[in-house]
Amino acid sequence: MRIGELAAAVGVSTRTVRHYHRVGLLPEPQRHANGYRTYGMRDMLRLARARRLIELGLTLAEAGDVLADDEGRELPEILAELDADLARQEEEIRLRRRQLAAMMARSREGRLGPDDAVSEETARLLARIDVSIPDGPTVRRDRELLAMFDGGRAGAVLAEYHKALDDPALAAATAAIYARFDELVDASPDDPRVPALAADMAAALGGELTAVVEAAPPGELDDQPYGAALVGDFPPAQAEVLRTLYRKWTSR
Amino acid sequence: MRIGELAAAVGVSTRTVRHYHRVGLLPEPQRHANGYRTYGMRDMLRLARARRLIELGLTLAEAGDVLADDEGRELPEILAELDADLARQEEEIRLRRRQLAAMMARSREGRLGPDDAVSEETARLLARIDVSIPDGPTVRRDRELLAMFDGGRAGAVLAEYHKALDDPALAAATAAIYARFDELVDASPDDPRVPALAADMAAALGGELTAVVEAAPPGELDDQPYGAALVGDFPPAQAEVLRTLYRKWTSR
DNA sequence: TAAAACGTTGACGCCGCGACAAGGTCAAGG
DNA sequence: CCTTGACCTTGTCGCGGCGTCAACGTTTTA
Repeated sequence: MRIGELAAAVGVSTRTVRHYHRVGLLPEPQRHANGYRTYGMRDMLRLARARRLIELGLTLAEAGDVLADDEGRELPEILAELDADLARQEEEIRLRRRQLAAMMARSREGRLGPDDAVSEETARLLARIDVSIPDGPTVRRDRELLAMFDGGRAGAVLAEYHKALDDPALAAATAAIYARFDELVDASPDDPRVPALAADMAAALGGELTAVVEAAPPGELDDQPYGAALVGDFPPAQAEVLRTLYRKWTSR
Repeated sequence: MRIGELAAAVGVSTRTVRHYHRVGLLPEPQRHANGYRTYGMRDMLRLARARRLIELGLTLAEAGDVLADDEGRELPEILAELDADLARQEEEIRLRRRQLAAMMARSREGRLGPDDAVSEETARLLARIDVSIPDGPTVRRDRELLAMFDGGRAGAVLAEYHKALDDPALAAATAAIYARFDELVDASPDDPRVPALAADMAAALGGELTAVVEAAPPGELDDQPYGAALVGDFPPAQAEVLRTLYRKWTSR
C-alpha cells in the first residue's frame, strides 16, 4: 500500500498520515526503492485505532500513549478526564446558547445594540431604565456603564437602581436629575446649576453611591484610579458636578 | 488610564489588549509623552463590548465587524450562524459522551483494549464473537479488521456475521474453520490442507464473501488494491488459502 | 511523448493569545 | 544617590492539527 491508498482506506488525508509520522504517532514505514512509503495491514490497523481515539477527542499525544502502552493501561483515566472536560464544554455551550436565544429574541422584537450582549439580569434592568427614564445622552452613558460592568462587578448598583425604579416618586426624581444633568452639556463649570445639582444628586443617589464608592479614599476625583478617565469623558460642567459630588461623598 | 488599569478593569491581560490593537479590533489610543498608551472611558467601553461578544463565541474579526457597523447591522446573522454552530458542537459532544460512557462501562466490567473505541453496533458484534468463537490468532485479527472498518464501510459484513452466529450449527462451523486456519500458521504453502480449507471456506462463508468482494475484478489477489498488503500480513500457507479463495470467488 | 496523477520534503498559515526576551520609565525606600 | 520593584515598550516563538501552497521526482495513462 502506498500512502494515498492507506489514507483513503482509513478516511484521512495523506498530509495527516505524514503529520502523524512527524509527531511520532505512527512509525515511519519501510520505503520502496523509489522512496515511496510502503504500508502493510499493521500500519493500517494502528492508524485506524489512532483515528478512533482522536475522533473521541484525545489529543495526538494521548492517542500515542494509549497505543504505546500495551493494552491501554492509562486509558480509563484519560477517558474520565476527557468526559469531565466534555461535560464542562457542554455546560458552557448551553449557557452561551441561552444567552444567544435571549439576544435573538430581543433582536426579533426590537432593535439590538452592542450592549445587548449582556446577562439576563442586567438586560432586565436596562429594559426597565429604557421605559422609566426618558432618553438622553447621560442615561445612555449610564446604560453603557452598567453593561460594561456586567458580570458581578457591580451587582450592588443593580439592586439600588432597581429600588430607585420600584418607587414611582423615586423614579421621577431620578429622571429629573438625568434631565438636569443633560442640560449642563454646554454649560460653563462655573454655572450656578452645578453645585445645586451636585447637592440634589448626593441626596437622591445615596444608596447607589454607597455601593459604588464604598471605600472611596479622600482627595480629588481626578486623582483616583479611574477618576481622570471618568471625568475626561464629560463636558466641563458635568465633570465639575462629578468632582463636587465626589468631594461631598468623601467628606461625608 | 494606562494599559494595566484598563486590562484589570475589564478583566483581561495587557497582552490581550495589545493583541487587539495589532489585529485592529481596538484602535491604538493616544500615547503619553513617555510612550505609554493612555486610555479613556470610550476605549474601556469598546473593549468591554468586544469582550462580551468574544466570550459569546464570536471571533475577533466578527466582533470587530459588529462593533464597526454602526449599531449591529449584521449581528443577527452572525448570531444565528453562531447558534447553529454551537448546536452542532453540542450534538457532537453528546454523541462522543455516549460513546465514552459505553467505553467506561466496559472498562469497569472487564478489560478495555484499543479496539473498544468502536461504535455500539460493532461492539455488540465483537462481544458476540468473543463468546461464540474460541480465541485464536485469526479470530483476533478478524476482530481487529472489523473494528478497523467500523463506521459504515462494512455494514453488510456485520449483518452476515450476525447471521452466522445466530444459528448454532453455523457458529460451530465458523469456529471450526477458524481453528483449521490457525493450524496452518507454520505450514508450508504446499500443504494439502490448504486447498481443502479454501474449498470449505468458500462454501461456508458465501454470504460474507459476497458482501466483501461484491465487485471483485479478476486476477490474482496480490494484484488487487489492498490484496498484497492483506496477504503480506499472513504466513505462507494462510496466504495461499486466501489466494485460492479469491480465485474461487472471481471464477464463480 | 506528453500529461495526469501519484509520491517526496519543506515552509507558512490559522486562532487567540501565553510566555519569554531585552529593554525603558517611574515612584518609593535605604 | 542608588537600588529595587512594578510598571510600560516592541518583538518573537509556541501551541494543535493539520490545510495549503511550492518545487520537485516517479509512475501510469491517453
